[in-house]
Amino acid sequence: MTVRVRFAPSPTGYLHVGAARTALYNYLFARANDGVFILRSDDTDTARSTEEYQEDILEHMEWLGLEWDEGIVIGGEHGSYRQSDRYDRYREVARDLIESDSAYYSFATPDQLEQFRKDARDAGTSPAYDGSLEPGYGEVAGRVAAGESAVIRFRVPRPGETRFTDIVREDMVFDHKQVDDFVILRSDGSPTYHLASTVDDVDYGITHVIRGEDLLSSTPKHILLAQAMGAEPATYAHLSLLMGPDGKKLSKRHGDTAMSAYREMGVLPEAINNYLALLGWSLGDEEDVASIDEMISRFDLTTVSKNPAVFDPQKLEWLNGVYIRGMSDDEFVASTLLLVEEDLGRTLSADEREQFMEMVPLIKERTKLLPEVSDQVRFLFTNIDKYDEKSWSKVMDTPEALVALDAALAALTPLDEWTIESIESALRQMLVDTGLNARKGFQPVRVAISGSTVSPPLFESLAILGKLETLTRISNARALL
RNA sequence: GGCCCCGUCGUCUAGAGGCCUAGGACGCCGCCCUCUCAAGGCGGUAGCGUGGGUUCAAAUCCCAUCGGGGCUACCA
Repeated sequence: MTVRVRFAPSPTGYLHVGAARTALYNYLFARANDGVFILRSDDTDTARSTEEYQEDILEHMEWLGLEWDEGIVIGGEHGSYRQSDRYDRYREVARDLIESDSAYYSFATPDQLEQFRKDARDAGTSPAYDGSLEPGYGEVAGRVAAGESAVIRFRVPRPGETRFTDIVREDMVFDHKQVDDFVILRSDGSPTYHLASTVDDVDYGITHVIRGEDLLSSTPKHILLAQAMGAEPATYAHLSLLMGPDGKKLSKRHGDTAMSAYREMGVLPEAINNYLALLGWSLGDEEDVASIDEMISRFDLTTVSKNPAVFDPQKLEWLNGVYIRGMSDDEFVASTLLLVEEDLGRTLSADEREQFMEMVPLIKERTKLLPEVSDQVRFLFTNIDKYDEKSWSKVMDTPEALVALDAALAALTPLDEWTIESIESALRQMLVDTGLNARKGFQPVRVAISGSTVSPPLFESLAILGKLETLTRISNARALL
């Protein structure tokens, strides 16, 4: 049987990193098993769902490269894959369930329900509603016909229990005392998540449901529902939740949870995929870096960790650096040129672009987040109108600075050939002549041309900057001493 | 409160009775390299929540306990 899995976010928020991890695991599982990966929109919460969130989810799924084989946008044999288009189907199932007595009209009011739960809590028993507040069979038809507001609830068999084997949690048992007669159709005729999601899983032939652990306790409902529909329930796999540094479910108060935020801060999709995969799963050997293809070839749901995982932005950044260093120069330029231009507020001329390309090998290995590139190359394309204060006071307010700048000027001015080699030998000779060590001799030059004590390698920077500009900047700084 | 899940370095994890004086990765610290910052190399720091068992032997099995988390809606 072909493996069919789905990622079914509800568009009530942007794509969350935790959801992205769930999507990734579904994707890896599908690809590892030559299965089908489906993207569905569980948008039964009409009050909170928006098209904007839907777009955000789609955009970032594409950005991550998590291509789906069937689903929203691209379609498939099951229609639009949006639950909001399938209300008729859900109502039909609800009717069938009433017909087969697996569900019933419920007239219990919110107040009654609340009292029921409060009593149960006080008594120390299960607060799951068991249908005990409902009228006898005889009354129901009349009250429904009279137009009385009612929801449709699933009739959970009592006594009873539901057992299933979760791929990551293994054997699970839930006593039906703990499972309430849950609402499947609201009084306004709309389906709840439990109904819509399960009907879709059944109709779409989903074989494995891989989702967050927050749905673990709801699983008996979904299994019972599927069985009542006469279907074979899917196999379930519940992934642990992503936590913030405080050990609580990852949320906005821990910082960025939107995928878009990571994209904007310059994280590569390869890096976040790799990182997210590591959160709950390990490659098995002593390596943490793996391409999506390597992950696919090694992915095994049964080895996924049960433990909740704390999201660690530092490790993500490290991984991002690894991937950035692994880019070709062309790829690097392609993904950073725009950022540099945005930072400058103008486009680069052909010559400047040439300078940028020369600088690429030097800055690539110093970059963890894409936008940092702007900081590293800005000095090439703008005049130094202000020097970094700390840098200035640290190296320029010293007696050696004057000596160094004068000597550098004298050493560089006569150079006919302006290459990395000629610059280096001239400056090294300058060190010998002045008796300054490399640090004392070079740092003032660095600050003079870049404005900071931190810059790409000096000789290369001077070479790329050009002779005229270099001499001008050194003179300018010299004048300020 | 009820039910469920989880518990190895700060963090992510390897570990499925002897291979563990617990391995790797990130972080952190130090050293090396070195024109700064990175990168890289080398080394170091730090952990089996606790208490009982079972066993010749337990991080691995059992019980208890403690701790953390999730669910408990006409949200998903």
